[in-house]
Amino acid sequence: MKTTEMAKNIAEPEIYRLDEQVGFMLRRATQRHLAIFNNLMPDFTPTQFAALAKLCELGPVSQNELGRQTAMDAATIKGVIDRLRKRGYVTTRPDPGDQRRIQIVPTGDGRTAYLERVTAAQEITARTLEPLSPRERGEFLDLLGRMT
Amino acid sequence: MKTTEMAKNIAEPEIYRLDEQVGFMLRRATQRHLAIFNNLMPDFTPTQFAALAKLCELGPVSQNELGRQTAMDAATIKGVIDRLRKRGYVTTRPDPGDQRRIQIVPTGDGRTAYLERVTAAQEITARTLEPLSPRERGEFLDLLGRMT
DNA sequence: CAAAATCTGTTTGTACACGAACAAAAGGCA
DNA sequence: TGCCTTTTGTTCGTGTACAAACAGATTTTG
Repeated sequence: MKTTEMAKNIAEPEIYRLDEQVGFMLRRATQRHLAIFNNLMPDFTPTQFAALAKLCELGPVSQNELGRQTAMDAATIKGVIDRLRKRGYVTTRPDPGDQRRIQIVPTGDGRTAYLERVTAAQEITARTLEPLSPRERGEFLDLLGRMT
Repeated sequence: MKTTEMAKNIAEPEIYRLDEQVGFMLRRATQRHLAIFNNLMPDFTPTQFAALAKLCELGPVSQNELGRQTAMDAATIKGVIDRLRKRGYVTTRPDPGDQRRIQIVPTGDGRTAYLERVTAAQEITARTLEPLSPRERGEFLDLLGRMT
């Protein structure tokens, strides 16, 4: 930061430093998080767990609605649900009131798997935020939440 | 936040809220960033531009080394380089001193394309950080940088 | 020097992620 | 009521991401 300021004073020609761009830093932070996630919950991907968690929270929903709630587009949520269904964590059934819709329902296995992993999920968040002090964690989450 | 505190006072059973987990928030922030990137630089993906930028910064490097510098593993950087080469932005040649290595070299087109897009790249960073005040931007980048 | 360990680039397989195009169903409106 | 628009789920194509396994080259070490 000091060197940057000094450089600006002598009219440096605005060098582009990849390592200082938000996008790159977001990607790196995400990579680290994914590694932590994969260690602590090897049998689920973050998206799969997100979908299962939201589903257990909301109860039966349509596929696209679940996608919206978990920030996945229609094509993505389809694949995620397909894999969760193949593994027996969710079932699908036609919506009685709307023939376009498919209701997604968590199975008993699905609910159990979710509940068994809530602690691990919280630990994942904790470890990801570990490099920051408790005060900074709140700040970071606040700022990050406003970047949406 | 107030309701959370109140809930904790009556010993609420530690509900898991997807929307408050770092991983989910990182994903959402990244999604927004990617949308901005795609608007302002439609002809490059973030990874492709990152590789080209680092390459122009470093000069000729081996493929794996470029991957390391841009936080991509060997399999990923290979695909990125393949696509950049197919589009004529980089060339490859054998490393004279090490027969395992491939040197990646930016072409004239590659350097030009990079230089023409630096401004857009900076604008992408600016727009991504737009929701935050100038003070907060520095704070956020600092905290984000420490999450690696 | 020779065997062991490491590094380089490649391939395969799985899993997001999203744009685009599509058909069937539902909803709005004239 | 009938047309028009929107919504829902699906499929296709492209592009990350990363683990795992591999062959060939290089380096380390005994």
